[in-house]
Amino acid sequence: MKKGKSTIHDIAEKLNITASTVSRALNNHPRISVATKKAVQKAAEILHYQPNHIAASLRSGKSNIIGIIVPSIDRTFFSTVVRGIEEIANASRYNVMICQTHDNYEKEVATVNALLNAQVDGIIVSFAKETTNFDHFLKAKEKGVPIIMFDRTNDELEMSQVVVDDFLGAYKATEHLIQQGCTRISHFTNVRKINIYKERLRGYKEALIGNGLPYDEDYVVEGNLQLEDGREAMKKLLLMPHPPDGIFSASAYGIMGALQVLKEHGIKVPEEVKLVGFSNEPFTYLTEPSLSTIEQHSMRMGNAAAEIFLEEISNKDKKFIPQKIVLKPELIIRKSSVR
Amino acid sequence: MKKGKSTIHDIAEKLNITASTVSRALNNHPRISVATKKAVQKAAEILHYQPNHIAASLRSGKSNIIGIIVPSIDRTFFSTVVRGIEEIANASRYNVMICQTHDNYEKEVATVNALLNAQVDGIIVSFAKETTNFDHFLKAKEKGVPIIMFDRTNDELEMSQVVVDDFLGAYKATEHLIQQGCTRISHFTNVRKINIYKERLRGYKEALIGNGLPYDEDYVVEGNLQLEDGREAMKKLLLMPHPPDGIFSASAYGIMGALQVLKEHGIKVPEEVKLVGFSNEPFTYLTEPSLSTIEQHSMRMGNAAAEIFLEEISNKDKKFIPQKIVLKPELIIRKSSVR
DNA sequence: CTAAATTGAGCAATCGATTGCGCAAGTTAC
DNA sequence: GTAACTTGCGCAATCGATTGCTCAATTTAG
Repeated sequence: MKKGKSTIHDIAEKLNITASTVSRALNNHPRISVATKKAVQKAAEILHYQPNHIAASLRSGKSNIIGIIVPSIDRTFFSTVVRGIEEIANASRYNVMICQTHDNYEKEVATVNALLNAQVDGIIVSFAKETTNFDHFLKAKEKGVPIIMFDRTNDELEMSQVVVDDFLGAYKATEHLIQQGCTRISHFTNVRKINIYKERLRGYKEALIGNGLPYDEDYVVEGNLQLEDGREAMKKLLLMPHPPDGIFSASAYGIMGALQVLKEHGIKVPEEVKLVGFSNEPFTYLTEPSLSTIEQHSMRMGNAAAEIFLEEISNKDKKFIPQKIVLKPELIIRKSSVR
Repeated sequence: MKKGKSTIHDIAEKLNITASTVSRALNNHPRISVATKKAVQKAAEILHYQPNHIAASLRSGKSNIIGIIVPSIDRTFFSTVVRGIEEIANASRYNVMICQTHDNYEKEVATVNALLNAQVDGIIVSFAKETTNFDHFLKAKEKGVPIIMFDRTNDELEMSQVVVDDFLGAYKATEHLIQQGCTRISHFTNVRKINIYKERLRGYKEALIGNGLPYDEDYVVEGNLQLEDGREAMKKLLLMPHPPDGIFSASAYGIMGALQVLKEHGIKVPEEVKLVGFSNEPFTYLTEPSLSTIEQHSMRMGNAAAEIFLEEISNKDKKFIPQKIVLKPELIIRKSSVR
C-alpha cells in the first residue's frame, strides 16, 4: 500500500490490456491507437506510475548515468567542471554520479569499480595525485565504457582528454611578472610528476629563458601546493640571500600561503614581491591584495568533456580515435602583481 | 569482443555448472563446496567478471544508491556535508548520486523525479531557496523512499532532519559582538523566509534584547546574502547617521562583502567595526583580517543524515517517527571581531 | 545395514520494461 | 470480390542476478 510503486503491469491490468501495449503507449509507439495512449496516460497518472529505469537499463544495457571522478568536489575548479558536465549531460537525459577520490589511489580504484558495477555509460575523470598505475581505467575501457580525462590527464593513455594549455598559462603568468619588473621569479610546483605541473613548470622556464632571464632551480620549490606548502615554501625563500621579487605558483592555495607569510613578515605585496597563482578559486579575488591568477575556463572544460562523451557514445561502432581538446587559459590580472 | 562484459552465465558455462551455483558461490553461500567457490572465483577473475548491480537491483528492489540534493556543491558547507554523508554511506556499501538545484524550484522537482526513476533508496536534501511547495518530496515519501532533510529544512514535513542550532549560533555571534563593546549591531539576513534565516534573525534579536540593547529594524538588511548583497548592504549602512559598529551576517559571503567595502572606505576592522559571519567557509580565515564566524560542523551533519537514513531503511516496517537532530554550532573567534 | 540428515547443485520463476514476431480485423487497391 | 496492406495489440523472450524448491549423492546415526 505505502509501497505506492506501480508498474506497467498494474496499468495494463486496470485497462485490460497487456504490458507490451502499455510500454508502447508510453513510448509513443506509432502502432498504438491514440485512444489507448490517452487511456494509458490517464491510468499512469492515477496510479502515480514512475518508470523503473533500472529495469529499462537492464534491458537496454545502458544506465544513462555518467560517472564523474574528481579528487574533491569542494574545490571550485572541480565543482565548476562538474556543473559544466551536468549542463550538457542533463540536456541529453543523462544523470551524473559524482565520486571523490581525495587524491587517494585505492579510493580511485574502488570508485571505478563501483561505477562499473553501477553500469555507468561512461566515466569522466581527473586523476588522483597519487595515481601512477591506470589499469583500472584500462579495464573499464576494455569493457566498452568510454573514459574521458580532464585537467589531470595522461597523454600515454588512448583516451580522449580536455585540458587547459598549462604551458601557455604558466608562460603568460611568468611573462606578466617579468613585464612588471620582476627579475628573480620563484615557482611553486608539485613533487609528483603530473602532466599539468610539468607543463606549468615548463612554461615558467621557457618564459624566463625567452625573456633573457636565467632559470635557477633554487627558485623552484616542490611541495603539495596546499596552503601550508605555500607558507613553508615562502618561509624558505625568505631565508635566501636574494629572495625572489616575484612568485608564480602552480596552485591558488600555494600563492595564498605565500601571501600570508609575506604579510606576516611585513613585506609589501605587490610593491616588494609580486604574486600570480593558478586557478581562479573564488577566494583569490577576496584577498587583500586580490590575487592575479590563471582562469582555466572550468565550465567550458566540463561542457567539452561531456560533449566528447556523447560523441563517443554515439560512435560506438566506428573506429575510436582519442581526441584532445586544449582550452586557452586566461591571465587575470589583479592587484597582487601590478606595480 | 571489446564488450568484455561477462556474466555469471559465462562463468557457469566455462565451468559446466549453472548460473545459480555461480551466484551462490560468489555470495559465499554455505551450501556450495569450497572447491566450487574457488573455481568460480578463479574463472571470474580470468573473465574479468564485474557484477551487474542493475540486475541485482531489479531483483532486490533496492539500488544501494542514496540521492543527495543540494543547492550547489561548490560551497564548502555543502560539499563537506556531502563528504560526511559519503563517509557513512560508503561504509555500508551505498553509493551516492549528487544533484544540484542551483536554488531553482523546477530543477529540484525534476531532480527528485530523476532520482526516483533511478530507484534511489533514499534522498538527503537541503531545499532550494525558491521551494515553498514540497509535493514532490511527499510523493517520494509515499512511494516508501525515505527523505532526510538537512540545514534548509521544514518543520511541517513529517520527515527527519539534521540542523544546526541556528538560533544559538546567531545568539552567540551577536553576544560576542556585544561583549567586544559593540552597541549598534547590524544584521544581514535573507529576503526569503527560510527557517535557518528566520532562526538566525531571532537569535540576533534575542541576544540584543537579552543584553539590554534595543532591536532596531533599520539595522537589519535583507538581501540574498551573496558577496554583492553584502557590499550593497554595507554601503547603505554607511550612509546612516549612526552607522553600525558591529555586523553579524547570516552568511559568510555577506560578511566578506561588508569587509571589502569597509576597507575600501578606509574604515578599520576590527577597530572601528567588528564583523562576524556564519558558516566556516575556507576563505574566511584567509582574509585580512581573518573573519570570525560560526562553525556548523558540516561533516558531522552529513554523518548524522546518513546515519538516520540507514536507520530508517532498516526499520522500514516499524512505525515511522521523524527525528530531528540539532547540532550545536561553535563560535570561531578570529581577528575581525576582537578589540 | 537401513533410515535420517546433510551436502552440493540444478530448475525455474522473478524483478519491470522492452521488442521482434505474429495474428486478426479493418482498409484499400484493382 | 479477392489480394495486399495497414492498424492495433498480444505472446513470449530477454537483460543478469537471485532464491525457494527439488533432488541426487553422501554421510551419519542407531
